[in-house]
Formats: sequence, structure tokens, C-alpha cells
Amino acid sequence: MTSKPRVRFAPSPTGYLHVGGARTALYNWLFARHLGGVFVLRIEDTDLDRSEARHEAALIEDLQWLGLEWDEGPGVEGPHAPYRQSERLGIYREHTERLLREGQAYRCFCTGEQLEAERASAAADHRPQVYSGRCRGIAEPESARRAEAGEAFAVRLKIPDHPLRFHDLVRGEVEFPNETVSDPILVRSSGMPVYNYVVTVDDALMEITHVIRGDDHISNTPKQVAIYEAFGWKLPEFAHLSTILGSDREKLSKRHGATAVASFREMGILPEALVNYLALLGWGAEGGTREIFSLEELTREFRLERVTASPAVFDWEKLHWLSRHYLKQAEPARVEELAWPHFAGAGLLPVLETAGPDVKAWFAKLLALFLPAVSQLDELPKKAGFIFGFDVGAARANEENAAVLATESAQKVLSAFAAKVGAQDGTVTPEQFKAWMNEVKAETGAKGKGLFHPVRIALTGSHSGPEFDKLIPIVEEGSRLTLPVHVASVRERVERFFAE
RNA sequence: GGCGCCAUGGUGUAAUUGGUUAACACGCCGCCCUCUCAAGGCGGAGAGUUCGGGUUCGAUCCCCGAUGGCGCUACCA
Repeated sequence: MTSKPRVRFAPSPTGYLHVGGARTALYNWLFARHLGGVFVLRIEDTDLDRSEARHEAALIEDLQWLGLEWDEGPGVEGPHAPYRQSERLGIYREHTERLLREGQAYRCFCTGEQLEAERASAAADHRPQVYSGRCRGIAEPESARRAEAGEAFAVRLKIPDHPLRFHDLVRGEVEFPNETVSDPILVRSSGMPVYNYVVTVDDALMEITHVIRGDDHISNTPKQVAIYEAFGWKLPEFAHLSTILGSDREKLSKRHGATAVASFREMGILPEALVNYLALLGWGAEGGTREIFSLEELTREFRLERVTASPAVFDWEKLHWLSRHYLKQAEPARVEELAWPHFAGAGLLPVLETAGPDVKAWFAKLLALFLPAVSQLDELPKKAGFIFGFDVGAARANEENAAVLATESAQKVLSAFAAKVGAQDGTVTPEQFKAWMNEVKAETGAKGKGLFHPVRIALTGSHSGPEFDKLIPIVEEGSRLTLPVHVASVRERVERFFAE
């Protein structure tokens, strides 16, 4: 091939972009970028009832968030504009007239009831449910006359007399016997052209060289091949990507929880994590020992020939692993900005724009402490919640805590510790804290868990959590800030714990 | 029912043109670190490649069949 490949992602704006679509877009984008080709975005909105402008806007936002910019399409336009099918109706009409004129297509006057009856009898006879071709034989003068007279008709393509075959980059040669393919409807009786038709016309006119899409389209492909042939157009290469399955091995859907790209963004998963994960879902680099890939690295490594044909099960655990990796890797300033709204939304912090530099600096430290503990940013407020306050009664009542607190040793540790805290004013430093703990240890004989757990419960409400060395400064510093929720100092925590 | 696609540990993928102790990662288990949790480091278990036939000196890999899963079977996309 001498010319640069041209690929397209052609979503219909009938809902949000989900992981399956995102992976299709990603593979198209990677294929184009790897070969220096062109990535086209085309909006398939011929289903006027279900298409909505807000979905198109959301789609574009999601694609941009993933970093998959397009070379031609809405917003950037290009030599084959328009890129929205609802704006290309005239083009389809011209092509339909040509097909009719050349006898490649015909008017079908069959009613829905007739077609229904045909299907029913075909099913009863265990035969393929294909259209009988009843209207194929209507002579052109009569056909034209009936149309003229106002009789409703759809336009159907004549499926040729030979097997329909095409080459698929991930599956090899695929062939469908023509007897199993119905003469497809090209234009509805309403005059609106149908998906299989417009997609083909557009792919050909936009000079798409590689059609990369989900394998739910594989059975549509013979019809599209017939359309290419009817127009005398050269067939593109196809690549049908396998389905993404849920853990129950059913096609992934909203039923399996969040599958919309936007929801991953809202959860606080970084786009590079999602991209990396999606790339791995159906593709493996040569050798297969690497898992972490940036978009640039993927661009370099990606080969369509290495894409698997078998369906893949979506695995949250692995996505989370990747998510944690990228969260730790990311620029702190970026993560701070992304994490902040989750705290503000929980009422723990003011909105970012109104926060002072001292609060921001404090938050940075807080984030550094808790980030390793989460897989996605929206878990943060809960993880760090005890910093902002906890229910002493509930903490004492907690079974595991109660067991720790019940021992005589724990009681001695706590009262010794409280005495230390009460005896002094001012900020508690980690050094001071350490010194106190050593003293308590000497006085009570408690050590290890026996020493630390009671204190940890008193201070945080839980027997587990981040190291005290890092925790103490955050608590103390936080207590001096003006926040929507007061952060209690070590001293306040001790007082509060004993008050109940 | 018809047509099509697919089939390697629980999951995602590897395995020069048929010859490997079937590899890597997630997860799981254990150990180390540690007051604890998370992170991190180290180690382990887990598949003989869905099943049955071929072809071959030799099949994860090629062919056939079965089984199972999925998709399509619309005047939806």
C-alpha cells in the first residue's frame, strides 16, 4: 500500500461512550498513529429518534479526556465534511438513485406483515430467515408507476449470486454464502437511509482503508461488501474486535456496573490507566512480558495483527492495579487538583478556588499520605475521613477496638499517654510524640501493638492506619486551619476520647 | 431454528515459520519490612493448552468433528 491508512471511529450519539467503544476508538487511533495515518471521527446519527446532541458532546469530551484526538471530524472538519450523517442525506439520496438506475437495487413494496409471515415460515422450516425477493422481479415501469402512485416502498439491494467474502486482519478470510444473506434494506419507506448503507457509502467516500470496529458488526459485513461491489468500489481491510465481557461472561453492559468512560473519570481513575488497561484487553505486545504502556509506547508497539479474536473479560482488579500505579506516578499537583473536588463534595474542604495556600499545602501532605491506600480518587474522603473527625462512641463500640481497649494494660497506656498530653501545651511534634511513647512504654511495660494500638484508637478511631510520624504533623497542622470541618489536634482528640 | 465468530491457570495475555520444565501480569497464599493498614521487596500454589479424532518423528500451534460461550438473524446502530 502506497497511501497512508485512513481509519474512523463512528459512534452513534444514542448514549454515553462505554469501554467497548473506547477500546475500538483507541485501537483505531493507535493503528493510525503507528502508521502515520489519519483518524476520522464520524457521527452516526441516522436514527433521529435516539440521537441526541448532548450525547455527541459527551462523546467528544470522553474522547478528548482519553487523549484520542482526531484529524478529521466534528470540530476540526476536513476534506470529506460534513462528518455527521444527518448532514449527508443528499449524498445518500444521489447514491440510491444511481443504484436504482443501474438495476443494482429495487423498490420493495412488501408490508411489515408480509415480511413477518415470511420470517415465521422460514423459522418453521428450519431455513435461513432471508427475504424471499418477492419484489425483485417487479419490472421497472410497474415499480416506477406504483411509486408514482404514492405506494410506500423501501429500497433493497440485490445480493449477488456468489459468496460474499472479505479479509479480516484479526480473523483472516471470512466468507458468507449468499443464500444466507437477505437483500438488505438500504432506504426505509420513510426515506431515511439505513445504517448498513450509509456506513458503507461514507467509508468509501471518506476513503477509509481499514474498518476497525466491534465484532457485533461481523454479520453486517457481507451486506456491506455487496454494497461496495454494487458501486464498484474497492473493499477496505476489516478488523473485527472481540466483545468485552463481564465477569459472568455475558456481554459487558450497565448491568455490570459502571462501564461509561465518564464514570471512570468521575471515580478518579486517570485516563492513562484506562487507556493502558483497554489496550491490554485484547492485545499483547510481542513477548508479552510488559504491562505498563504510555500512549506513546502503545503507539510504537501496537500492531493490529496482534489483536486477539477471542472475547475478553473485563477485570476491575487489574484496572485498579494500573490505576494505583498511575496515581502514584502522576504529578502531585495534578492529582491534588483532581482529588480536591472529592473532598469538597464531601464537605471536608472549601471549593478549590477559595482555598488559601496554607490549606492547599496541608492538603498536599494529606494526599501524599493517603494516596497509596486507594485505587481511585473517590475513595479518598472515606480513607482520610478520621482526620476530619470520627465518632468516639462508635470507635469504642467497635468489636476489635473494644477487645484492644478492654485489657488492663491498654487502660494504663491510655491514662499514662493522656497524662503526658495534658501536662504540656503547644504543638505536638512527631519527636515529642515518640518521646511520650517511650516514656509510656517504660512506665507501663507495654510495647508493640499493646502500646500503639490503644493510642491509635484514641487518636484515629481505628487500630490501623498511616504511620504516626506522618500522621501527627497533619493532624496538628490541620487543627490550626480554618476548614468546613474542624480538624482536632492531638490534644483535642485525647480530651474528646476521654469525655465519652 | 439459520448463519458467523471464538476456545491457553480464576482473569488478561506470551510461547522464533509445529520441537519450551507452557512464560509474564492481575488476583490468591506465605515471608520480610512494620504498632497496624496500605505501599514496597521476596517466594509459592494454580493450566499440560475445552473434548474426540486425524496429519506428523513430534502438536497450544495445521485439518475435521463435537461441546460450550458469544454475536447477528429489524424498514436499530
